[in-house]
Amino acid sequence: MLLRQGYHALGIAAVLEATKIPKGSFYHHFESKEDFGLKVIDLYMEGVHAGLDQCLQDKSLPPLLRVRRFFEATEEKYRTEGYLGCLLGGLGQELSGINDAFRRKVEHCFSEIARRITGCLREAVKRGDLPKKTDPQKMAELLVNCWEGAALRTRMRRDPAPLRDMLDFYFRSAST
Amino acid sequence: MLLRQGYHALGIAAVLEATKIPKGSFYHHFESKEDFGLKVIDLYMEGVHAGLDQCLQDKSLPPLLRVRRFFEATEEKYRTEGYLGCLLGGLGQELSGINDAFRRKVEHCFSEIARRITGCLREAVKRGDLPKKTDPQKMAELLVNCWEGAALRTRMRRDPAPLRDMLDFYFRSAST
DNA sequence: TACGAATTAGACCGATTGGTCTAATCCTGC
DNA sequence: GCAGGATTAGACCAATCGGTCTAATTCGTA
Repeated sequence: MLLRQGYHALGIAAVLEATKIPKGSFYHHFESKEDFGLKVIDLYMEGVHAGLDQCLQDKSLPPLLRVRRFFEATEEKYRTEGYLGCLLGGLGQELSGINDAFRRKVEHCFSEIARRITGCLREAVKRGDLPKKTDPQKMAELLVNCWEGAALRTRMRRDPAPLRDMLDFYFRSAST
Repeated sequence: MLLRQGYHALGIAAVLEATKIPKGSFYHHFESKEDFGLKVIDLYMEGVHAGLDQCLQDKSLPPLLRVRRFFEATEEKYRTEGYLGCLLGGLGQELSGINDAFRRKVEHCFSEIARRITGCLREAVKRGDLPKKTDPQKMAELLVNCWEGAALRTRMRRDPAPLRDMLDFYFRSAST
């Protein structure tokens, strides 16, 4: 609901109605709507890290392909949600101008994802799958950022093409 | 104000206070808050198109460099605003899930920007600055999308580095 | 079984929101 | 200079929001 409607457009009442949870319970477990939103991000990130675990540690694949598989799996997840893009991008854009807790949290999530991808790219450089002069960290940040842009466009168009085109371009370019 | 606070967090009252315009005037000129927001996007796009006019038609520069100059000028504009990213990305993310008028409008703006850049890239292919096999439209869409992602990250970090790294990567990769 | 803590339940609240309304005022063309 | 539409002015409104409160109930443990 937070992904589809965004933070402000999603009322607590709608969450309670959808989950059949009374207001007393909600405010017993969550300090506030902000606390709720931040914890939804935590939950979202559990899924992201599970996906990273699964893909990036698959030693049967070369490291570069592992990274690609992660994003392809993410695209598949987007599909099941109706191509609404990424929750981090959505909440980050909406709230980072008025709420530093969200801004920091989202930035931290991005940098964590990039950090894990950096490791895989470093391995790819070592194997010679990426040019020796490649800066793994910069390339990982770049991938995450461009992915988010493609995800935004996907949200506008309800169409996965921007995600695919972006991955094609990135992996073709990175390895030369 | 829309860029910093987003659509929902920005109240009409705050706009009226900041501009010293009474509510009667506002609702005489705008049908609703939605109408207001859509017209702010129109105004924003006037600036974007002015920038495109200025950069993309500068025949003293090779076409690829003209495109790059446009984005560098855009980065400079972001700087004056405190690195809050792009209004299209902000409103697009926040509203596209609940308001089709905004979703279509923002998507239209993106595709218009990409369309104009496509022309410049086509010229670059013709001159041999880009490989013959390059698909100018795909490359233009890609550039716009990745730019938006970098702009989002810039908003999270209040730092222009993601924009610069993205441009560096794109123009280095595109021309090979 | 009994007792205290955790949780549920939802009526209720003040604040704020986008939007309306009517009267006053301004501006323009005759 | 006057007639009449355009615009200004801001008090006002219903609806909705996040959040509080207290009483009832459930749960875990001794």
